[in-house]
Amino acid sequence: MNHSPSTTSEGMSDARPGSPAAPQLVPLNPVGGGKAVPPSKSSKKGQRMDRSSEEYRLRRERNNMAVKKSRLKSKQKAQDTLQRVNQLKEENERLEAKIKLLTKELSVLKDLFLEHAHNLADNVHPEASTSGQENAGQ
Amino acid sequence: MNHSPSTTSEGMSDARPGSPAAPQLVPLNPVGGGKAVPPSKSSKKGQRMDRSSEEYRLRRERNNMAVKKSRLKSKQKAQDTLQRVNQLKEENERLEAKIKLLTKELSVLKDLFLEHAHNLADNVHPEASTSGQENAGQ
DNA sequence: TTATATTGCGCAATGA
DNA sequence: CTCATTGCGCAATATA
Repeated sequence: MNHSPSTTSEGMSDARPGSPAAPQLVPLNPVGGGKAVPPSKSSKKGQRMDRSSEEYRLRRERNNMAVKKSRLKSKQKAQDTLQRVNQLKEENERLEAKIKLLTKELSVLKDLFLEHAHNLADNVHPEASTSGQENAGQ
Repeated sequence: MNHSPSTTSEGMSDARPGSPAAPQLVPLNPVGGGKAVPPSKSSKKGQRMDRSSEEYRLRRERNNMAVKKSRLKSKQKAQDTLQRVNQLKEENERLEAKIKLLTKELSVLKDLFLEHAHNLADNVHPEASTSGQENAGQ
């Protein structure tokens, strides 16, 4: 997890497709404000290169591509997750329904058992006692 | 599929309320290139306003706030969704387990019934012929 | 070290 | 008009 210092960001503008006016912009090279480079060589590290530099533009373009790709991927993932939620919700309902059914079935069977048990306990022979109340013994 | 029009670069401005020594950058106002404004009023629509304008800076700052807020919200929502997935997955497992249990119980009861039916059909009196099944309550 | 992937941030267009 | 969203580029980091 990273965090970039808030003191080092600068915004950008862009050109919107659909806007008439062409964004004609300036080259603009100095960025940070002319900070000092670390006590090192004057290679090209830590150095604010020209915005016109071929190197720079190339890297920027590549990064922009990468960013786009990354964000697309991110969005896709989010969507997948959302889809997964719906899927799971459906499954959930299905399972709940099944449970309801099974519970009902079980209930019925148990009732039958109980009834039977009562009949036996009451010394009643298996004749016909489906849904009637307890038989009036005596 | 490459994009070539990457000639769209522009300077930026920066104004951190709270950050001392802000890298004051170029104002950059002439964006239209000196072209004429569309045949309309001289309002401020379609017009690139001055980056130094108080109005402008104020609006920018507000928008930046809004953007930050919106993105934060978005991220949170995504996280919530992810959490929801896990929650649903757990629930699903729970339900599946319950179904398994109920199914088993039902199976047992049904077996008992079948056996009993056989006994009756075979003219066997209800005494003791099945296994000593017990059921787990729940 | 270099190249790509992520992430925070500002800008501007657009939606509400 | 104000605020919310969204696409995009930049730069700092994080990974490879």
